[in-house]
Amino acid sequence: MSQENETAELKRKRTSVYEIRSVFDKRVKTTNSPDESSNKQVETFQYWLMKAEPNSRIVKGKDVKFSIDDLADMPDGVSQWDGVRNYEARNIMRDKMKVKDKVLFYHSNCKTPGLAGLAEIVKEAYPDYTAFDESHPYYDPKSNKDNPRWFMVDIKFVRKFKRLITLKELQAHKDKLMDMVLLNRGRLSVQPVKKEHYDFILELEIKQ
DNA sequence: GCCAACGTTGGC
DNA sequence: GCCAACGTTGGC
Repeated sequence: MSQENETAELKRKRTSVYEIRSVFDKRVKTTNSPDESSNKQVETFQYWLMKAEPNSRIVKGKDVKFSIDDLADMPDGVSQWDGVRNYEARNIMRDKMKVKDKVLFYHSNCKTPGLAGLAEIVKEAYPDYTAFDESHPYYDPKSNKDNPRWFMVDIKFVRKFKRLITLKELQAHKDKLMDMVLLNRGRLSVQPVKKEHYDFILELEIKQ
């Protein structure tokens, strides 16, 4: 790697860490065994929330609808997550998401917005080629194969929630979820989720 | 590098 | 369909 590239690389990493450091769980944890000599560093996964629109909406002639059921219907339940054109969301996908990380699948821009199910990361970041295609709704002339601007990951369907956990309900639990990104940064479509929030939401699912 | 104008997101 | 919030663009 050239000196110049290395500097750019370091700068990029620093920026992305700064952006979301405050809501991160540690990826590597040390096991706490009685015999300290057998403590091990174990890799843990992280939690994310990704938004999709479950209703049909035509953008430049293409339907951008994608619901949890649509994900389940994909071959092996796997889909690329293309079309993200926001830098912060991109940085998370490109720099932070790892295979096995858990994803809360959120339905937005619909009658009852809320969390619809679970997915997980099965492929780490690679260039979003839909940005190269002039006829595609998410075409970006500033992105190209030699210097891709946008990235995507692949996610795999895990399960649908037993019921939709509505935004309204999450808002009603702001004692617990006050600093959840969803409730504070309405427009970020790919966002980190704290483990404590993730766990709380899974409990909410089976309550009431 | 500021900031007004503009475009998009997404709840309602 | 409205529109507030907010992210991006581009003139200066």
